[in-house]
Amino acid sequence: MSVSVSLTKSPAEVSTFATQFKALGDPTRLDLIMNVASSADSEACVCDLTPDTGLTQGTVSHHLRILVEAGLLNRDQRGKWAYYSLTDSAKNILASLNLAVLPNKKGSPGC
Amino acid sequence: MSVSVSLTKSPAEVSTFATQFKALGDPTRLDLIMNVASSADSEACVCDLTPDTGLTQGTVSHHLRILVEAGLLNRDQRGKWAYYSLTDSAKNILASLNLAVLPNKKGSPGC
DNA sequence: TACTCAAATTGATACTTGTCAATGTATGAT
DNA sequence: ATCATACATTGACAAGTATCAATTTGAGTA
Repeated sequence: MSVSVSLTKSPAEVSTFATQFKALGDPTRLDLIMNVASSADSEACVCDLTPDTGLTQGTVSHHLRILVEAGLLNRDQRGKWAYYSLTDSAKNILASLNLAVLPNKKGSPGC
Repeated sequence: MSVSVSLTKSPAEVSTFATQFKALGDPTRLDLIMNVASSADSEACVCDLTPDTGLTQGTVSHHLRILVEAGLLNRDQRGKWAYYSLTDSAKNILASLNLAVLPNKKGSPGC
């Protein structure tokens, strides 16, 4: 008897993953995500993120937009600054693949 | 006090993930991976995979090479056929993100 | 040996993408 | 109102990529 493997996502969900993988597939963008994840309160503005990349502000802004459009970052404008933070989707990916250990939610019952 | 988030991978490991994300970011390649995962015994040859894609054999071969180079597929030549199967790395990603439910190993103690 | 089949490779082409420099757009301060 | 700051957008260009048609390689077969 052959080993059974079941796929658990709809084509639409798989397509969403493809978009998110693509967004994370660029080293600069994965770096940006990791930087956001490791920032205090898990949020950062463009001016914080730009210097580390060695790229121009416009280019960083461009990458952040792609991450937002992929559903990996939230954008929150407060005054002159735009603060970027991880979406639940991004947290799920980072935590599942053990790329980052995120703070516990609520009771976090474990198992 | 600010929330603590620790990154758990070395730069080299993060770079490997970027490569794998990039490979999985192409819809055709994610489709190929899913097809391999859902094949009997989790392996498939080019001739099995090609028809579903609507692409030419050469193009499918090209995508499979990228997946192999990213460490997501194993290639096993047996006679005239080349059989592709998921690497542990690919299994880890698919299982962690719940894209596929893979067969239990050994005892699989659970928790 | 000659032939067939599966897969890989090559060369060409259209398309996509990462990047920068320059400009535009809000927001807050003077 | 004017100005400075933070960020977004635009246009241009080089580099990368997905694809196909055609060819080559390699393994089994007659």
